Amino acid sequence: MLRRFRGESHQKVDTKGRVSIPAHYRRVLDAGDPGSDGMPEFVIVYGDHRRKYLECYTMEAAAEVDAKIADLPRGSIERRMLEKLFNGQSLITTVDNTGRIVLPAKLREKIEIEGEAYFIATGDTFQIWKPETYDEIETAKTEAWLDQFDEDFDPLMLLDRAEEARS
Amino acid sequence: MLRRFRGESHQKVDTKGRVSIPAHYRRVLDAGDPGSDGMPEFVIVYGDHRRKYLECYTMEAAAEVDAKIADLPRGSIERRMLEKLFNGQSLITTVDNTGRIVLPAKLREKIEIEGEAYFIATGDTFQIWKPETYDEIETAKTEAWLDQFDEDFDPLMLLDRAEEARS
DNA sequence: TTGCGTCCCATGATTTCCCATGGCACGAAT
DNA sequence: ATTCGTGCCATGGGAAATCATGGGACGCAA
Repeated sequence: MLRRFRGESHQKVDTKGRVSIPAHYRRVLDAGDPGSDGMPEFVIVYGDHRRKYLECYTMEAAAEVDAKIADLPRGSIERRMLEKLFNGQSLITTVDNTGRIVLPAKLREKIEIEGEAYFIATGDTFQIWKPETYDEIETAKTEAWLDQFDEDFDPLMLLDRAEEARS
Repeated sequence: MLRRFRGESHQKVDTKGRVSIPAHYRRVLDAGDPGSDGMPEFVIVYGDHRRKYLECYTMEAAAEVDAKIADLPRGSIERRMLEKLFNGQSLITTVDNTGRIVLPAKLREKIEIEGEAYFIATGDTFQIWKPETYDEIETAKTEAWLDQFDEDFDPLMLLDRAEEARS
């Protein structure tokens, strides 16, 4: 059974770009890169210039996406675009034995991080944001979305609704 | 499981045509040419006159393509064309012990490179472009493609969509 | 000779690795 | 409950290794 990322947290980013990966995520990364013996690798997708956060995949999750991309017709626009995005605009990194990774300067600039990073789990991936950006963009978006429902609406209701539609 | 190229980068091309292969790609090239002891060979396909970039294959990946070509009926037009393109319009090169290759003058002229080269991974191969060409051709294409979607559309969404359609 | 290609060496800038510290949590002992 | 130990965790600093890149010497070919 697949382990999932959970929780959110703030971590310091030092002048070398080093960031501690929340211990809890590390277990999931470990499980998603068998045989890495405590220093798992994982994939960071940073995407095009519009994307203001980093999306992190376990090796397993990345391989799964790669396989799906490889299923698309060779030469199709979709495949080319996805390869560019997922293979080109991404990088592989390793969690060192103190539990940290290095965010290259290029990535820090891209998402405008300095000093602190915000981690949030999103199921089988997790994201890294500049704390301020997350507050401005994502929180607003979530609230706007929730506002379309009743005061006491429970989003989990959507689960059953989607299930019904499928059957 | 096959290691895949990831990431993009800009490298200097000196007057002799020497270019550093990004360190990370070198590891994949190494893995794709067992027993080369740190100076792996790989295949550069430059293709016909219209192609404005170089496509690079590990020895393994090239062998795989060769095998597929060899499966085509001998003498068929498809096979002849593919042989010409993939075997003829390509060359083999070696990464030297400082991590560089030499792009022959002919290739530099073909893709109009001078001074700087842009490398981008595309899964089991990587490409070399003149930076300006890449910006003009590929970036424009990407933006046009992305524009058909919502502001916050995630292209990876297409993967699941394609999968559903298939089943 | 005038290039172009190959090999060897040099160097500054990153990037990685190794070791050290202080904090917080939890359980055991007082 | 208060104190003390043990262990993981987040974070810092400096040493060491790797990387990208430049220059010179030598040989071959037109």
